[in-house]
Amino acid sequence: MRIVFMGTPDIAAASLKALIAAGHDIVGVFTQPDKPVGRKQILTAPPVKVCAEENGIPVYQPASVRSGDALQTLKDLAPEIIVVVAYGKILPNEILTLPKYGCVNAHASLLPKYRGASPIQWCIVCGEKTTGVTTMLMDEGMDTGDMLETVTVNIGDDETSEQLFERLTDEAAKLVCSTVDKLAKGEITPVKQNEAEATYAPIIKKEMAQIDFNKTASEIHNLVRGLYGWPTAYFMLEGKRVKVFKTEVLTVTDKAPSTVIKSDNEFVVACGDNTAIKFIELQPEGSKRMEAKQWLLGKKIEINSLIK
RNA sequence: CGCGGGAUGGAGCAGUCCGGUCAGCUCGUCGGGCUCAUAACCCGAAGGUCGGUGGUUCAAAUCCGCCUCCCGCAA
Repeated sequence: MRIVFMGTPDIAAASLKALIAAGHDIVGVFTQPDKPVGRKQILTAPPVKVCAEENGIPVYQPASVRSGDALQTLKDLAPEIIVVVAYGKILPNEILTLPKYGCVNAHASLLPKYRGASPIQWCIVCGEKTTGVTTMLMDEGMDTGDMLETVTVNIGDDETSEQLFERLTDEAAKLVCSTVDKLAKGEITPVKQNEAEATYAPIIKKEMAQIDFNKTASEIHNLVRGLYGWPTAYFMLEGKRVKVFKTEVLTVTDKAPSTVIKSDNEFVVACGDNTAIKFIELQPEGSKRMEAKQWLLGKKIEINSLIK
């Protein structure tokens, strides 16, 4: 199959690799422009670009796909199908209708739930037990196209978004290949999404990362897991940010939310609804990531003091 | 030159502003004791040229210069 691939992060690169391995003719790759990354602000190529270059595939990084240049480039490439995975841009109708088989998109959720930019993180933040990957025939809406294939995966109680990302990355790669093959053979009947069941997973903002101890321990646990990697949940102590990597939900307490219940060899804080949370792995600002137990050896915190 | 924190026995920290028993704390490790037993408790021990390198000084973890590495913010 003559394919144009559009995508940007790791999850997309894996699908691109899978398509290449499956023997498809990837005639061009569209990805976001290089961006400055890290403390040194080094201009870095997105994973999809790296993968494409390694395989000698032409890479296009237009600031906008709505420009005449981008559209003309696409026409010249004459793809039979365009595969889109986490590209980060909305495609206009002229592009959607260009390929014979249309534009296929893989989305990391069980549509119509969690449409939008950050489905993986939101699934965990919301405490979902299952999620998955859905392929669809794109239309002009945000993840509103008719569904093609779905794969479901269970979410572990302590699974982090980073771990789930890895698993869904693999699932997406497999599903994309499957969908492309079946589509070519005419073996799939697109199914409309049930609009009444649609929910949205807006882009993650770092403002959400501060822990609110009025929430229940489970909600905080989910926030920690869901924002693992970036932006990472945190609380403030003495004006310093303390990132949280691992927590455990404990049984009830009668202390008011934010109250430090234990701070000797374990760090436990009361949460909303009479629950409590144990912090297991932390990273104080300016320091390395460590076990809460280690942190407490050098950091004395008063029992019954309040955490902001 | 974006802003900022840090480098002290195996771990996490204090001490650095106001140079001179300051090499300390909480753990860990090893030996011994207590105990039915223990990750609990008691006694004892080993282990650090205080990131590196020049300099100031009678004397520097502590003051000054340069270097290396780690991290938070920002993007």
